[in-house]
Amino acid sequence: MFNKFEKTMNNIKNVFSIKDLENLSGIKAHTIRIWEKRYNVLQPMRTDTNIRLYDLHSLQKLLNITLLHDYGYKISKIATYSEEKIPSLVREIITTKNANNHAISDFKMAMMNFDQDLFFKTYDWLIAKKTFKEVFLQVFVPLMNELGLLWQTDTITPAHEHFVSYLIKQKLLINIEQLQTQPVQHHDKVFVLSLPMNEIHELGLMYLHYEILLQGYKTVYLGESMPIDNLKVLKNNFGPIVYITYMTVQPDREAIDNYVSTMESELLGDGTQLWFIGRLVENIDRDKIASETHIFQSITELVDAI
DNA sequence: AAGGCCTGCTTTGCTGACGC
DNA sequence: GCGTCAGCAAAGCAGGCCTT
Repeated sequence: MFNKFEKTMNNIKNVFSIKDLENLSGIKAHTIRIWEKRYNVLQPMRTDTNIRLYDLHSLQKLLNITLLHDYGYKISKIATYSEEKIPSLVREIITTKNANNHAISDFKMAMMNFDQDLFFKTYDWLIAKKTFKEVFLQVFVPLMNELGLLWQTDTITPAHEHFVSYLIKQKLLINIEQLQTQPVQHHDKVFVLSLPMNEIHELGLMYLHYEILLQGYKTVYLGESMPIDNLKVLKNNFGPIVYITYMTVQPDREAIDNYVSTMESELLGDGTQLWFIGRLVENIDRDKIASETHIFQSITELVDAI
């Protein structure tokens, strides 16, 4: 229908295909057509070859309808509501039970429209009723997972993803900075956080930084793409170190065991521990790792181990 | 030729009302 | 309580058109 360039331009101009709406709302394209035919819920524009095109307002309406629909409202009933009734009903309905989903919808809208104000407004609304920890784990993590899928299906561009992840980083940094003004409570170990070479997915690592500071430990945050021999230097400065490495897309599946064993031979000793987390750790051969090496399946699992 | 989207028609699954 | 029935919603299928 569109080539990749046209698709990108369309999504930046906020013109969406029926497939985009399916990906963003979770409602099947087939069902969207049926709803249109039976109840006229959305009135898309058409190309000269009769393909449906939707604007941002249609997307917003569909996301609202999806929330009501999930909540048990029949589509036939929703269709009778006026244009203003739907959003006001959505506002009425949102309780703590589905606040998360509603916030995710709003963050998606903010992203598609590059709307910073909506992002901040939604964040403020969430943070008024939840802790930062809850917001991150219940809203930001699922949101970022969804964005990965939306990127894979060509529904959003890297620009959209970067826009949102930068704003999330900003919120993380504010919270981290607040904690860094507090005195260190525990001195039995120091946490060194970094990403492996060529790895740039930093949000998870930053969140761990926040959690570790929250527990009152000293941290050294090194961030993305850190060579192993650079990590070694830290051993001159600090006592027992826990090196945390977050692996999202690097190192490659074939190289990962080698990477882990190199870290073990370069860094272990003097009470040092190596903690690995991230999507790729499932590829690590657990039979080969040292007793000072620990692998975590989830953020919460690692936080419990601090 | 293949894949995506369009439409119209059919089938399946669910729910709620009714009568017993 | 429970079986039947009607109506609604979603999914499935077929055939055609358009683009790559």
